[in-house]
Amino acid sequence: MSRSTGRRLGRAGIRDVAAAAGVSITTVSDALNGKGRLPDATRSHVREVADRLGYRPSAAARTLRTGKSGLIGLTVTTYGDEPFTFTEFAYFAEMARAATSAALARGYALVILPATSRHDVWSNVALDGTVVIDPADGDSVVAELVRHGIPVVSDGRPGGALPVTGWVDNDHEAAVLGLLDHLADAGARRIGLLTGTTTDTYTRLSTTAYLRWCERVGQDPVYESYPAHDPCAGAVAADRLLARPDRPDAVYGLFDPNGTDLLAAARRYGLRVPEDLLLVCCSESTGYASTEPPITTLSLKPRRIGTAVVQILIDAIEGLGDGRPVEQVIPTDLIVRTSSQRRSPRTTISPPRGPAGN
Amino acid sequence: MSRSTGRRLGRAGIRDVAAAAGVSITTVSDALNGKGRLPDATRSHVREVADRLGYRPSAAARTLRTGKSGLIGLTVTTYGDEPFTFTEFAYFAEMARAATSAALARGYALVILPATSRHDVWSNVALDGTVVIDPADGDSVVAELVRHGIPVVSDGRPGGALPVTGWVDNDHEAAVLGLLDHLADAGARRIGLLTGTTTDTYTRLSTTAYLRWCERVGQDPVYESYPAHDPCAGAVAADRLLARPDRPDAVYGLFDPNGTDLLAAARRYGLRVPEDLLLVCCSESTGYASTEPPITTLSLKPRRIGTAVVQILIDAIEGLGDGRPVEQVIPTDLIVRTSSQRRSPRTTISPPRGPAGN
DNA sequence: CGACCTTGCAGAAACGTGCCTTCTCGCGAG
DNA sequence: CTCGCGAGAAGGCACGTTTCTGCAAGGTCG
Repeated sequence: MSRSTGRRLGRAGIRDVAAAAGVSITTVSDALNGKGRLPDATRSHVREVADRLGYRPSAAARTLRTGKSGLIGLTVTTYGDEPFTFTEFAYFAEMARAATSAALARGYALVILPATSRHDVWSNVALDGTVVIDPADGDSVVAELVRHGIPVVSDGRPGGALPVTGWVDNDHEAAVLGLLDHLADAGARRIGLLTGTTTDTYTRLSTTAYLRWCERVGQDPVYESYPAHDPCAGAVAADRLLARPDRPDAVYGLFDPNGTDLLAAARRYGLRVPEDLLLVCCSESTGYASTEPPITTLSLKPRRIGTAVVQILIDAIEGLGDGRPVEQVIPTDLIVRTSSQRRSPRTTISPPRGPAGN
Repeated sequence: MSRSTGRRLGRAGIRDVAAAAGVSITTVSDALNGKGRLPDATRSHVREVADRLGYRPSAAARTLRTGKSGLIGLTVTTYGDEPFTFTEFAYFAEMARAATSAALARGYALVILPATSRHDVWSNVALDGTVVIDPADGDSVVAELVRHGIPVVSDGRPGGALPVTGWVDNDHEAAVLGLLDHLADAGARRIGLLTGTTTDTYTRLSTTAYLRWCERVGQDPVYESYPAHDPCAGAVAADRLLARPDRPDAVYGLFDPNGTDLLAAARRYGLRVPEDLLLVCCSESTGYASTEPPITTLSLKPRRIGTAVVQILIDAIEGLGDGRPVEQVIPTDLIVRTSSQRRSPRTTISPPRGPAGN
């Protein structure tokens, strides 16, 4: 039986289009891709025939031939294995959303991949590049990708001198120092920290900045650590922090849920916010605008980061930049709300809260 | 020059492994894929050589040959075009997360795709199947996918008699009826609805269920609609609803942010929750446990839905089910909190709230 | 002892593109 | 009349797998 005539099953291929249009395969390819030298008449004719047959080029064949798949990997490595933290922290959701939009705008799609280096999944998808969120020190997934020559851009400075294509990050140190100054200005005498046990650069840099600030102003550090991926542990750690004999009169929580955790803990101990306890946490959740009281948050601008990461990565894939690693710092944004407002001097003796509307 | 010896650039191919191991290409392929009849000695030898060379099979070539890519598309079509609502509603984040986990567990990866049928992206990726969240009536993206023979499983019943591979949904009608009964039991006399202007089945079914309930109990419907993808419009609609002359004494909001929107609107009008206004909204956000007061929510169990959708889709891809469409209904969960608690009969005249702890 | 089966492996044909090379044809200049 | 030239289009290889088919050697059985 003839190959070219009888499509036994499946979609139409470029051969069928060529046959139907009465031209060669080369002509079809050139016509559809805008290459070669063809009169407009031929071009439009081929396009029309292709449309009529419902022709869609095979992505697999094109990828095999060109070496470009148009796919970008997206992975979160730090916080545990199986269940991604996409939903846990609004940061990841925002960042992923921005990254997805930016990628699509340039014709790429994002593939969500596991933190663990499961060969059966990672090697089954042809990636042009990968975005890694919060890589750990000397991250093995990153190392393997780099070894195979796949461009990697990370959200957060990669530790362990990994030769990535680039990274985007906030100036966490400056952010924490500024935030602690803000709390001190608001009257805090002893500022506590709720931090994580993980080794990602965000946690590390923020914590050391806190310690340095303490040293500078001569305050003893007061902090509790917990595994950030475990929401229950966060509540427990918040409780521990407020139960200490050297209880702080202001707390900064590094992770998104810390705000509500600390607020709940404060209620349990009968502490009023902000009268007895000033509160700030790092979060992108708009919910903190409507808690009781509203909580001051530090925004890391995940949308800008997600966009920047993808732009850098695609530039590298398409060979637009020079070969050198791109490093980009995004400013943070402290959104001041009631929970960290300066105690008004007149309210030395704080009465029970008045009824309803403030 | 000889092809087989000089790897000019790029990674090692199966040919190189064959040459280095002193066997044929066939043997390498069989050894690595556990096929053919080979003694264990040969198998392990080939594996070792492959490891030594850092061999990774080309996903593109394998896809081209086998016709399976191991990729599943994930798309949200309803709520506008560009910026996905992944983050806006906790529902999507949860559902996507569950779907991702389920897919990875079975060796598939998820590709995030735009709602619009941008050819340059959709046709550039070889999909084994697609998950569509909340397809609109006669959704064009779904129609095109089905036309090309790609399995499609949707979250939400597809309208317009689209011949999809299957769908998973809640019994929205039962959920709404039960919830309205709950509000009526708590003393509501006139229940209002905050709904959307979109044509997805969730909005449509929920709204008609509300209208039917009103008819049954003989209440005039009181509702406001707004485009669900616009958060500001939601706040405005909430305000409109409470500003009406026939102001309801209980409201159900169909969308995630409605809870806080309604709460804020209630404050503006000096309405106490739940004394003057009972509140329920459909949300997966845990934040509603710690608002003031905590708000009763209807959970659609997105995790179970995401998992089910992926299982059905992969079963269809791998030819495990019979050919018939699979339809699966997931029960909902009404999480009752203070905002819809029965008014205690004794508190006819409600005093200003007491200080602090309840 | 020959027919037949089993084991262990190799050859080579696809899969559907993209692109490099070549071929043909018409036309104007020498 | 011939030669060069450029536009237009076709031929065919390569991308890296999977897998169908086949082939030789050795063992078994009537």
